[in-house]
Amino acid sequence: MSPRRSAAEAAGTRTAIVERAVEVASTQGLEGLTIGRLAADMRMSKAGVIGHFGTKERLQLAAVQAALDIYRREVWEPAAGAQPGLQRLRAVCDAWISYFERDVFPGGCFLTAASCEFDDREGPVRDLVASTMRGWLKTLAREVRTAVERGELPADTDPAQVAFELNAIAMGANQQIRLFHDRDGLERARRAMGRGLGGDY
Amino acid sequence: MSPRRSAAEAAGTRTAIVERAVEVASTQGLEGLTIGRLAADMRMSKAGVIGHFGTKERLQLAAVQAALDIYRREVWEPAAGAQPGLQRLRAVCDAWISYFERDVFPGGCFLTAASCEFDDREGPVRDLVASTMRGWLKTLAREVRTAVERGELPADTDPAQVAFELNAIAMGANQQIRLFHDRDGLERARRAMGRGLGGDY
DNA sequence: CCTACCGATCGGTAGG
DNA sequence: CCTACCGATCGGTAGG
Repeated sequence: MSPRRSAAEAAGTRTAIVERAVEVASTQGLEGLTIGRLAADMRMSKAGVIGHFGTKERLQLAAVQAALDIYRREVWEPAAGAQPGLQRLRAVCDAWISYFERDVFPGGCFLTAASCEFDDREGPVRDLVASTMRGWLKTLAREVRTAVERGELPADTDPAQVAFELNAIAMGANQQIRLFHDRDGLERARRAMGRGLGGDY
Repeated sequence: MSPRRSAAEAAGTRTAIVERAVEVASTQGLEGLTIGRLAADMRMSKAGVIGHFGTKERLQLAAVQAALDIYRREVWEPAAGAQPGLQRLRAVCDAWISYFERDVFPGGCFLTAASCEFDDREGPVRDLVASTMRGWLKTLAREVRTAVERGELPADTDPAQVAFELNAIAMGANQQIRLFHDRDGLERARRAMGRGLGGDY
């Protein structure tokens, strides 16, 4: 029925598979993601799906990478144009809240879910999730440092501490929304983030 | 080889199975928990294991209940004797940090993991996890309210907001420890909780 | 990209 | 509490 495709067509198919994989994994987890189910969703054979990746682990890695791209586009880029320091930090928080508000992933924050799922394992998936999360915390801390240097935050502010707190609040908001279906968690997160960024947020 | 046991022996076996199930689920997740693996760990047959519960779902529910008991014993009870209000709140936070410090569950906070795993599903397991989490947040909020009434926290303090923030910080600490193997997360959490409880913590 | 197949494991049951 | 078994599904491969 479906003959071999051109390289361009194959790349498009691969992209479509990864997109679906991200959606499924955000609700079912990266292990709950199965090749058989993905094949059914894509109306392909299992061999057709796995042929693009080789192993399930490489499919999982591709899904994490794709989720990271979405994260960058939805949370970082909307704030990238703001002035470095406190203004950009506030823009990031706004984009972050908005990202939760718009349910960018059908199953909530992909990275939080992947972190919880893989935090006790070993291997490349865990390593990628950890380094991605670490990179995000460093990005936040760098922005806090800039804000301190600019005199926008108190001189004794600990950038890594603020980054930790902002990220924890985001995880808390994700839980309120997903586990309790409580959208008020967004307003709670906004207030909590504001307290961490000088109170006049 | 192993004949039928007395009711007391059967209850002991069941307790031992649930204990092991909690350990496995804290690292592998409640779905990653399989009857076959549990049977091998217990040196029993699969039928012997599942006979105590009927279905995997009821085994999962038993594991969540058992985890809740551990939570109560490790985090709540050490603080229950403290004076209601800010003192008890601080005692709870100390016990909470200590619970992370001592790695009470081999795979980190059971409830955080269960929340991430089931927050997009439906059914009794999700409902039990959600109501347990809700109960914990209410317990925290009640204590904050008492502290406000006693004049130990500012009158305009929002108890539910403080409960949300304390819980979010705990999730952040859990991530630092499990995903990054960074024990400094405990000190970060201590400082962050202190800021939420009046700064002079 | 397909069909056809592999061994392993899943949750669960029958019957003792 | 066991043995023996069920159908379903898992990740993955061979060969085209």
